[in-house]
Amino acid sequence: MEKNKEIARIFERMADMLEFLGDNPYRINTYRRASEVLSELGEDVEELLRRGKLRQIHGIGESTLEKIKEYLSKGSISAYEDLRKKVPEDLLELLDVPGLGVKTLRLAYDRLKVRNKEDFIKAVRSGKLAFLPGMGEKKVQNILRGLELWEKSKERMSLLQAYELGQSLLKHFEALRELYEGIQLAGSLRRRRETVGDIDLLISAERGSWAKLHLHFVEYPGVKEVVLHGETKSSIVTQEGRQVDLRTVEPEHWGAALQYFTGSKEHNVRIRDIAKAMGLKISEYGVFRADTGERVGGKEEEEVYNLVGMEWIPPELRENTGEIELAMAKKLPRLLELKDIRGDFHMHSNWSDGLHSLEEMVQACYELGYQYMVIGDHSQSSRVAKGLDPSRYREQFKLIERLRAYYEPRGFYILKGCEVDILPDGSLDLPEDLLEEFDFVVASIHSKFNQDNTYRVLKAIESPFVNLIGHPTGKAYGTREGYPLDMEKVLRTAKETGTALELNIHRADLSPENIRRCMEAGVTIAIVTDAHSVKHLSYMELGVGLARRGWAVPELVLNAKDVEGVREFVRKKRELMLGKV
DNA sequence: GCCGTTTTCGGCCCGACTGTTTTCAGTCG
Repeated sequence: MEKNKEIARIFERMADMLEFLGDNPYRINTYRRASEVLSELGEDVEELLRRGKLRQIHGIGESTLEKIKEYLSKGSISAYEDLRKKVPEDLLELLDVPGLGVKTLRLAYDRLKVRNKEDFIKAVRSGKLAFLPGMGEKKVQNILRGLELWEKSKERMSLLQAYELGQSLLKHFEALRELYEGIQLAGSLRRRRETVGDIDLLISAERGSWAKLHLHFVEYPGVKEVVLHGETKSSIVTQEGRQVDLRTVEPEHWGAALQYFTGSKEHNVRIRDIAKAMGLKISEYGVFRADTGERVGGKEEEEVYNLVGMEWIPPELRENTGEIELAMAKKLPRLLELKDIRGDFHMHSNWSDGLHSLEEMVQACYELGYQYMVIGDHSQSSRVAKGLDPSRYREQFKLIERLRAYYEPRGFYILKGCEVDILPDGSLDLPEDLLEEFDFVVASIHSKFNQDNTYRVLKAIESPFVNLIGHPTGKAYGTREGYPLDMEKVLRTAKETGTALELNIHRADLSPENIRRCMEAGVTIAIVTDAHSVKHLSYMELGVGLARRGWAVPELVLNAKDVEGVREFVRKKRELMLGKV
């Protein structure tokens, strides 16, 4: 799949270059679309070419096909190499700067003889740019600010950070509750992307209230800078350098606006395309008849989809990766929902590295309305995490027994568990006789992250007592890419042995792509908060979102089973691996 | 450059805000 990415990158660059040269915008758009198609393909481009399927993909025509062939046989594309001779590539990297586009770069190139990034930045700082036609002091200030933001925002926020910021904004607007009808976080946050660029906040209200709402927005306590302040749209940048956009819409336009601002762009372009073919036109204001301009709907999001012949599509699926076809056939799967979740399988107390006591964690889970929980403190070799040795676990068992006496009559079950280390040789950090006493065992790798760890994961899966592999790929948001892992083998062995793979919300490991592979392979996953405090337990909602992005269905999610189902899952594996119990 | 429930030619999603303009261009999502 590396080739897909390489070619996609080249087409993206070619689009930028053609734009700089002032080529036909639609031709440029074609390169952009080809780039998107390739990076979302999900199948090896070389393989598709061999089977003669490549040309059939929407957006790949004769000329694009030739370029792909050329790259696959020669390792380069002559049209691309030609463009590189005509265009200052280095300068075009600045297209990522917010507020700076190709026209401004071209202007500086022509009039100031700017040839690279440094030249351009100097020209802005020195004020030379301000004297060019169409430019002015304010525009220059805007670009300077954009440059600053660009330096900092090369990384996006994690979904977790975006979620927290989003919740804080919603809270900010509670003060004006009587002024609006609906409020919703849209964009990639609503789609539960693993990383979020900026936050889109949407409010439906009568026009008369808009000014007040926008004023309240720019007065958000965390605001560092107001980028835009209008009656329909405003943008702020927070102290942390995160951008938030507010759009106000009339209640009548709510559904169409929500659909539009949720994206993804690829999804929406496709939806509009289909609408057009049906003689309709979709904008953020509604669905219209193309001929008469008559508005036929758009108050509710569901209506928008129904009018173009589809069932409503869950936001997490809106990436144009097959969801549209299924929605047209009314065959979308029934995805996992938060209300399906009966328990949490992986959390820590202050017995190891958690913040809160076991009693507090138990009470918090009970209050969440769960039927069960698994406490899973670290094992002995995790020294920094104050890992427990066998005698400490047995001590903890006694406390759990006492707590059970109170909670079980109330229909809440505390399962004895642990997060046992998978040691470098693949063996487990606790003796088998102890492992057997747990109700549920999570096994995770916490060392040697930069080697292929397939053999360790496989060996752990083959233990009769391991029920869940914690953060299987070793990925951690922002800090680690994850170790090489033969996912095919892991999936097969997990399936054969009846072992679940973990979706760890903090690390976003498994990724949605891997979740989807689990679903296709029939491998059960378990969504865990890996909570180290009471607060973290509430992130389950995000985990459900990440799972839905991976098309997770309740049948293959362990949390959707009741406590008896979980016990059965554990029992079955022991029976299978040990012959009988 | 791509594509066809409007077409093999002629269109390609659409609207908001800002700044520099006096009717619009550039950028963004």
